[in-house]
Amino acid sequence: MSRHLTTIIDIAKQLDISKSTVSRALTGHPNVNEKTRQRVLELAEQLDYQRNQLAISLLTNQTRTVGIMVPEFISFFFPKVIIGAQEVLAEAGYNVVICHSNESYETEVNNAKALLASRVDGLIVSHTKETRNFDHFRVFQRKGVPVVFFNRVCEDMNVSKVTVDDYDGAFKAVEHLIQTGRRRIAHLAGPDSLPNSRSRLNGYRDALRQYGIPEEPELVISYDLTLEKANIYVNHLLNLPQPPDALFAINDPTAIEALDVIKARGLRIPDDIAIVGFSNDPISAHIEPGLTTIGQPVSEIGQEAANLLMEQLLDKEENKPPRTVVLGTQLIVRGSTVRNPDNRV
Amino acid sequence: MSRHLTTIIDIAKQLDISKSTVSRALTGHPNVNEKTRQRVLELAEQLDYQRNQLAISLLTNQTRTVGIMVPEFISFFFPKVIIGAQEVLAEAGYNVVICHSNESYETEVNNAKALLASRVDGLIVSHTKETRNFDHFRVFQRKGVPVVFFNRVCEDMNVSKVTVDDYDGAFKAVEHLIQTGRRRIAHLAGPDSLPNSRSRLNGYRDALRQYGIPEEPELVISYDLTLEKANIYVNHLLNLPQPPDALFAINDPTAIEALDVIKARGLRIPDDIAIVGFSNDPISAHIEPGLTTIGQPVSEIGQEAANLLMEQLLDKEENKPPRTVVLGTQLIVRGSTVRNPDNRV
DNA sequence: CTGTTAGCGCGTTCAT
DNA sequence: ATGAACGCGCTAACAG
Repeated sequence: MSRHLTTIIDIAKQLDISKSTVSRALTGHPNVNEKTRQRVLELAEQLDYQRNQLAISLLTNQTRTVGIMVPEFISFFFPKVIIGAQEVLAEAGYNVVICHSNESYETEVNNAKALLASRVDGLIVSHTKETRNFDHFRVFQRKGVPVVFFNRVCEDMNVSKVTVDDYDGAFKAVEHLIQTGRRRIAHLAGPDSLPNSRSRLNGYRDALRQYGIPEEPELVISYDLTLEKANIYVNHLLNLPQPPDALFAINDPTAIEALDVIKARGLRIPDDIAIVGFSNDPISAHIEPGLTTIGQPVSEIGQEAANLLMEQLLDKEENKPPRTVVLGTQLIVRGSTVRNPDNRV
Repeated sequence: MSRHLTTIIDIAKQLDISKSTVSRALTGHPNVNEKTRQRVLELAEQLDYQRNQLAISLLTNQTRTVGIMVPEFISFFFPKVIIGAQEVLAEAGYNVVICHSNESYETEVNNAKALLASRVDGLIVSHTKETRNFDHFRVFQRKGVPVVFFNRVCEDMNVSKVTVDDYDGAFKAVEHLIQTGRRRIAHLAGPDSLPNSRSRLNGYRDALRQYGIPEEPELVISYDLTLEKANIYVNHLLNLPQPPDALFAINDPTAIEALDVIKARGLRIPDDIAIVGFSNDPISAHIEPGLTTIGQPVSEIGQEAANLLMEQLLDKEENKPPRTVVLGTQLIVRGSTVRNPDNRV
C-alpha cells in the first residue's frame, strides 16, 4: 500500500509538460491549448487524480469549510438545525465539519482548538450547558474567523446570533394553561446559565403576573436537564401538600419524562394535571396523550445561522456588523392540556 | 481583519531565533534549551499561536481525520453510532468529519469526493438506499485509504464491515408473533437493494417455514422506506379480504406509522393485529401501546466500526485482511404484541 | 543545542 | 500557450 496519491507532477511528467500547464488545464484556465487540456483531463481521470485540498487551503489561506458545533445530537433538534445550515452552506460551496461537545465544557474547548487548527473559515455553534467561559470562541473572533451562535448564545460576545423568541413561547404556553383553567402552574426550568432557559422563566413569570396569579416559589425548580433529575423533581412536585394542576417543562424530553411519572402514579392527564413542553419533539405527537408544546422553526434556525455566517464571510472587507435574528414560535395544542384537541398536529 | 494568523516564523523573528528551534520548542523536542523553550511557549501563548494543521497534514501525508458518512441523522440510530465511533477514534487521537448523504446517491458521491480531496485517513460509511454503484468508495481502497462499512454494507467490496444479525433478529421477531398465536403475518420489507432488508426478509421467511406456516405473497410488500408509502401499504394490507393478524415492519418508524394507521381505523392492538418493529427507537417505549421491537447494540456498532478502522490504519504495512463483525440483537416485548408485557423496557 | 535547507502539492506571478 | 520559480506553514535531515 504505497499511499502515494497522484499529483499534478505525476501527470506533468507522463505528458512531458510542466506542472503549471497541468494546473491550468485542471482548473479551467483559458490560456491552455485545447488538445493539451484534453490529454491532461484524460490522464487525470485514468490516474484517479484528486486535487489535494490541503495544499490549496494552505496556499489560499481558506478552507471553504465551516465548523458546526452542538452540545449533543441525539435529539431531533440539533441534527435538523445542522441539515438546514448545510443546505445553505453547500449551496455556497462550503463544506461542513460537525462536532459535538457532548455537553462537556472540556470537549467543547478541545473541539474549538481542533477546528481552529484545521483552519475552518467560520463557526456555527450552540454551547454546552456547562460553558461559562467563552474564551475559546473569542479566539476565533480575534483571528477574524466569524462565529454565529444559535439556540444557546453567548450574550457577551458581539457576533451574529439566531434564537427563537423563548420569552414569547413560554408566555404562550403558560397563557394557554391559564386559559384552560389551571392556577397552580409549576415550571421545571433549565439551568440559570442558559439564556434561553432564563427567557422561558421570564415568560412564565410574566404570564402569571399578567393574569394576576401569584408566583409560588415552591413550584419553580431549576435543574440540570438530565432525565434522572427531572424524574426526581416531578415526583417532588406531586408530593407537595398542594400539588400543581399544571406543569410547564423547559423542553419536551422533560415533559415526556413528567408525563410518564404522572401516568405511573395513576393521575389523569389533562384532568388532574396538564403538561406543556417546549420544542415539538417528534415523540410528542406519538405519545398518549399527545404533548402540547411550543414549536420552533428548526430547519430555519440552521438556515438563518448559515446565512448570517455567509454575510460575515463575504463581507470580509466591509466589516458588516453582526446581526441577531429572532424567530417566532407556535403553540401546538394536544391532549396533554385539553381533552379533545382540534388541531392535533 | 487582516486574517494573518501567527506562524512559527513570526515567533522566530520576534525572538531572533530560527523557526526550527521554535518548532522544536513547540513540539516538545528534547534538544532545546529549557530557557529558549520557555520564551517560545510564552510568546506563542501571548500571540494566540495555533499550529496550522493543514501544513502538517500536507507534510506528513496524513490528516489524523476520519470521515463518517451516513444516509441520514434525524433518527436516533446514526447519531448514536457516530458517537460510539467518535469515542474510540478520539481516544486514538483522530478527528472526525461527519457527512450525511441525505439518502441521495449524488450527494454521497460528492461527499466521497470532498472527503478524498480533504485527505481523510479513513472512512466509516453506511450507504444510501439508492446506491447501486460503489465506485466512489472503491477509489478510497485503491488509494490505500481504509474503508469500513456498517449497517448498510457493500457485499462486493473486500473491506471490514459491521452489521447486526438481521436474519436472526427478524427470525426472533416473527417467531415471537407465531408463539403468541398469529398465523397471517404480514411483512413490510425494505428495498431489495439493501442487504439488511434482504436478510430480514429471509429471517421472516425461514421463521414461517420452520413453524409450518405457508408464506402468502400478498402479505409481503417491499417499499422505499418513506412514511407516505408505509401509510399506503398498511391501509392496503388492512383492506385485504383476509387482513393480516400481525405485521412485522422493517424498522420502527414504519411500525409506528402502521400503529397510527391501525389505531385510527379503530382496530385494537394487539388483539386485532400485533406489530413488531426493528431497531428499538426511543419513541417505541413511549407510544401507546409500547412497540415490540428488535434491539440492536447501537453504540457498539460505532465502536466496532472504529476499532476495525484503527486495525487497518495501524497495520498499514502488514496488510491485515479486512474483518466482518456481526453483533447480536435482542427481542424487546412490549404492548403491541402482548397484553401485559412483563419486561417492559 | 541551534541554524540551514529541502520539500509536502498546489496556484500564481513573471518570463518566454 | 507554456515553463521556471516562488511561497503557503511546517517538520525533518543535515550540519555545525
